[in-house]
Amino acid sequence: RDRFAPSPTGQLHIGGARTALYNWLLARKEGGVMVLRIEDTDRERSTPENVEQILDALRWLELDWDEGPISQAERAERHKERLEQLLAADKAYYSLATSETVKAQKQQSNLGYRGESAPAGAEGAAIRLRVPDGITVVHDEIRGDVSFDNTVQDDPVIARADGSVLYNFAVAVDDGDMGITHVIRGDDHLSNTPKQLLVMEALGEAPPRYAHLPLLHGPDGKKLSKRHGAASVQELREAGYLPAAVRNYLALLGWGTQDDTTIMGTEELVERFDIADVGRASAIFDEQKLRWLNGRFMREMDLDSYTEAVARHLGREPDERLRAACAIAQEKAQTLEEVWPLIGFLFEEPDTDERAWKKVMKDGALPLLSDALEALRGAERFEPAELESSLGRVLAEHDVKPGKLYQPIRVAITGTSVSPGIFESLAVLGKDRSLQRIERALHRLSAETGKQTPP
RNA sequence: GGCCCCGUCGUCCAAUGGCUAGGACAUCAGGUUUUCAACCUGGGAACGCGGGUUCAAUUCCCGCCGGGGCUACCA
Repeated sequence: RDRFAPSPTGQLHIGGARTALYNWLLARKEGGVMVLRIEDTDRERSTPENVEQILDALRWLELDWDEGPISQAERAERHKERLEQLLAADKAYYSLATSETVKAQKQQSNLGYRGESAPAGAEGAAIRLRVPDGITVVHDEIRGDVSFDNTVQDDPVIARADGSVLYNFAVAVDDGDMGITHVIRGDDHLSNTPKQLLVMEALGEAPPRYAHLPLLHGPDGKKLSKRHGAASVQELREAGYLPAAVRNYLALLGWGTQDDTTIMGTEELVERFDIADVGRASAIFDEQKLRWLNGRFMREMDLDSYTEAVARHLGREPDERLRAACAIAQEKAQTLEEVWPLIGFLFEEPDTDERAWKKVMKDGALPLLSDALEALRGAERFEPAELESSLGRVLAEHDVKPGKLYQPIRVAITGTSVSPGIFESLAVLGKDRSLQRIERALHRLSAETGKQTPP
């Protein structure tokens, strides 16, 4: 039902994703279906692989569209037909003018180029549309009416000398034939719109409704690109963001509710979104806010979905062990990418972060750790509550702050000073492996402090 | 150069012809805490500039400045 044209680079630009989302939300709201137009399909930068990548990114975002790609070749007959129609009605003409001629003429008058008609089929003749005098008004759902003076508009080339048609002609014909009702796209197409409108007018076709979205910029105010960090949906996926969070964030980038609601599920977005409420100013993509939003979505997931999402991101099986690990890490991570550093120690022997070791394993750590080992050895049930009371007693005996005891244990079993809760970590790691790692740390510690190896 | 679009805290989004311009992210201070997060409390922070209309303008009009887009026999 709607239509958008992503840049065919293989990566789905975040701006393109937002355009797609707005199209999709509108289609969902009005019971229609989104139609994607991916231009330039038979050129180098838009190989079948690149197109597939874009579709894949859209699938990840959980947006759906009307199936069935139609190639330019399949449309060629129809385009030719419409071209003939315009030629016959003298609304278009063969033109020998080159871009130099056009430029030269414009230098003098500053008005739109109007060419001379060449004989049909003349060598090297392109086809131009005759632009009538008057004003072409784009009724934009977001910007209101935007007027363009036809007299400064060149007669646009609508077909090359070899007979192939140009974008502004092709979309006008296709939109009409496909019954496209809404065209939602980037601002950069606003000045193309009068050309398309002129073609439709000449064809006697009723125009769709238009909405032009402001462009997205990077933190420096320049057009969003790779050097600003993540600039594509694929990069967002790799960085461990959730589709629902990305949808929520993207929806808010250019649009907001009157009551300042920030967190919204997809159904709520569909219900509340209105294309007419979209802002007119360009927005800057801010990954920090996305991170925050993503964290909120991560924490609100139920454990099964969470485990599944983590498993998919890690390429592991969502087994019991991973589930247990997720249970203790869910509160901590903002993105899926951050989960593994928190739970990796449960699956493999951790490398010791030397800075953390140095910071934590200093004077006094040895006797504490050694007593902790004994306490843990004596623990009947290796569960958080019991571990807390056993270690609590060690704490009381030594009369030190909790951190003095827990940080060395943490470094001993996880290799780092940042981890899920210490009791939960010990419990999930299990008694054998916990004791083993603490023993190993004690050996190293005593060797370093030059004291005796504890029993 | 020509045509077009845009201009509210650092960022995103609201509101309003008139009381202290609101929320979120970020930031700062404090609290909580076994680390890191999370969480709680509080603070600072914006209507680009100049005219005009009006009793009153951030809001309406004009100019300027600033940012962006288009200006192909590309899409």
